[in-house]
Amino acid sequence: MHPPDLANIFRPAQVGRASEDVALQIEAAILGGQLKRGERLPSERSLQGVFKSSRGVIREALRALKQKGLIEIKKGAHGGASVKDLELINASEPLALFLKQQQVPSPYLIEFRESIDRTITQLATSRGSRSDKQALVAKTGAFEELLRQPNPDMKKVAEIDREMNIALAQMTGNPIFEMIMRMTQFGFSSQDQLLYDDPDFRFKTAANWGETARRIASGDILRALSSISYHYVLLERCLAKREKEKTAAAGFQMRDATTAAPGPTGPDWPFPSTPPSTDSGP
Amino acid sequence: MHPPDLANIFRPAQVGRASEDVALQIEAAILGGQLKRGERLPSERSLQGVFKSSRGVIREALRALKQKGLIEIKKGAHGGASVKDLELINASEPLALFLKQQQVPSPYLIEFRESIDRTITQLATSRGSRSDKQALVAKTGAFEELLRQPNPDMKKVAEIDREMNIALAQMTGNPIFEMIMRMTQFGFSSQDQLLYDDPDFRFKTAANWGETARRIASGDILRALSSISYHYVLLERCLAKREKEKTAAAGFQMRDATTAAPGPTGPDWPFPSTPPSTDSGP
DNA sequence: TTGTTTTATTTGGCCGTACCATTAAGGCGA
DNA sequence: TCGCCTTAATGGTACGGCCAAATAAAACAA
Repeated sequence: MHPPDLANIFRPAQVGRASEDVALQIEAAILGGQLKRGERLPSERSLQGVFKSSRGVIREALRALKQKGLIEIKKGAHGGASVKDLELINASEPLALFLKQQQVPSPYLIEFRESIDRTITQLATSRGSRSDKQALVAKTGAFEELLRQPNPDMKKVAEIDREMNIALAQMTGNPIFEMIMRMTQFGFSSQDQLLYDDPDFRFKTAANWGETARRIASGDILRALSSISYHYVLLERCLAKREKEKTAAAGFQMRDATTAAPGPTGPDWPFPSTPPSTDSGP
Repeated sequence: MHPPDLANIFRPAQVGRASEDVALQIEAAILGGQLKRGERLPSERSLQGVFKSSRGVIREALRALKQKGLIEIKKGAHGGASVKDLELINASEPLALFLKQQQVPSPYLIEFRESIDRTITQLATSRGSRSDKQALVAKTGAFEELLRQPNPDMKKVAEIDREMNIALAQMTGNPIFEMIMRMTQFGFSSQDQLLYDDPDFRFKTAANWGETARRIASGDILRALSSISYHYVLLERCLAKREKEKTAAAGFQMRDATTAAPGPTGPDWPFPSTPPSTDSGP
């Protein structure tokens, strides 16, 4: 039999906010499981028939879903929209935007990261497998080796640091911690880079990583936590040093950020004055 | 002089993905501070002149920005798009979507929440002001009172529970914890509701809240942590009881969720077969 | 003068057609 | 069999039009 009358789950879009209506219906179909991962949606031109709406409405709805990360869109024959696996980067980008606009000052981010790191360290120490722990120790060894080079590849340094953090989070066995850790990696600005850029802190940080890994491997939770804390002591010292080198003192506010626009020379209006007279623009 | 040639920050949109280009340019103008909070963008018809693109392109770009929560759009004269304050709900909704699609099982969420709660409790105990602590104690008292009523307003119960959690997070002085707490409130499914729905657990949970608040107020961190843990003991018992009442045993997988579509009767295809022949649809 | 109603205009929302660029599939020839 | 070419499907863009809502301005009544 041909595909049953399951088109009933889609009704013609309401007027008023048709594109939102369409987007919500498709989103519900995806989250409800009617549309599975990788499955392809009909073409825009077909969908106008389904939703009894114009192609512009369909396109706006698909654009919103794409922005949400629910679908991906390919051009050409047999292209079109297909259900995508949500990726963490899509999910956490709005959050990073939020933090940026709210101008959350670094100390708050650092405190949060430290608290998460401590929790992760505890769980990883008690739950991580023996092989995972050994792999982490080996990685810190290679890491220290890399930083001993005369001209370390800073991109690779950052990558390994990131990998170690995520490996640690994975050892907790709880994917949420891995998620949060990944968020902190690309969402929150990673001040850790400063530690590796500065030769005064580079080796200390790498050595601290090794010590932390060994203590985790030996199951010594308390000393592992102590190592983690030392990482953030180093980070604070590094930031303080940088702050001293700059004379710029920027004040931060979380709530009353309305008047905290830093630049005194804000451009008045980035748009030219183009008042069109006719309906369809110039 | 009229607004200087600051229109230069906006260049005509590239072809290929013009709407994305437009969206990125406007987003950059917002994050860069050229467009401040509450400021109004020109009308769609004006913007087509600025970006040298069609109105459809502009509309798709604005739709994406609206989805991101960066702008809000109003109809009518002097309506149009205006720069919005990002709200946490917009920022964390994609994350909640992500968790939903990945089908993260409850135990992971609960473990995460407990770890965050413990951290927050420590910080709130050591940093919260005397008045904040007393207010929290007072609130728990009113909360217990409310639950003693014969027919407690469950909506109000949920609201107060949420308020207490957020108040606790605010007492840390770190807005990130408040953010995470708010995320857990509407992002992760709040299993706490189950505790209040079940009469067996309702009073215990409320009493535990009061005990926790008093211990925080007295500065007894260790006992406060103990109370927090007890909350989650209660939650686990409650969930276990519910599980026993249901015979349905659903297996969970985090990574290999591709074949984990629960329903055996998945609809084949929610769309009707409408292959159009002409260009502009039916 | 003040408050209310009407009118005009702006502006987003929606529709429909047309054309282009890209892409994959199928056919065709070497 | 392999590689090239044609072809059809499909998203991307443009243009023009109409409607409904929402606001500001004007007209009007008290």
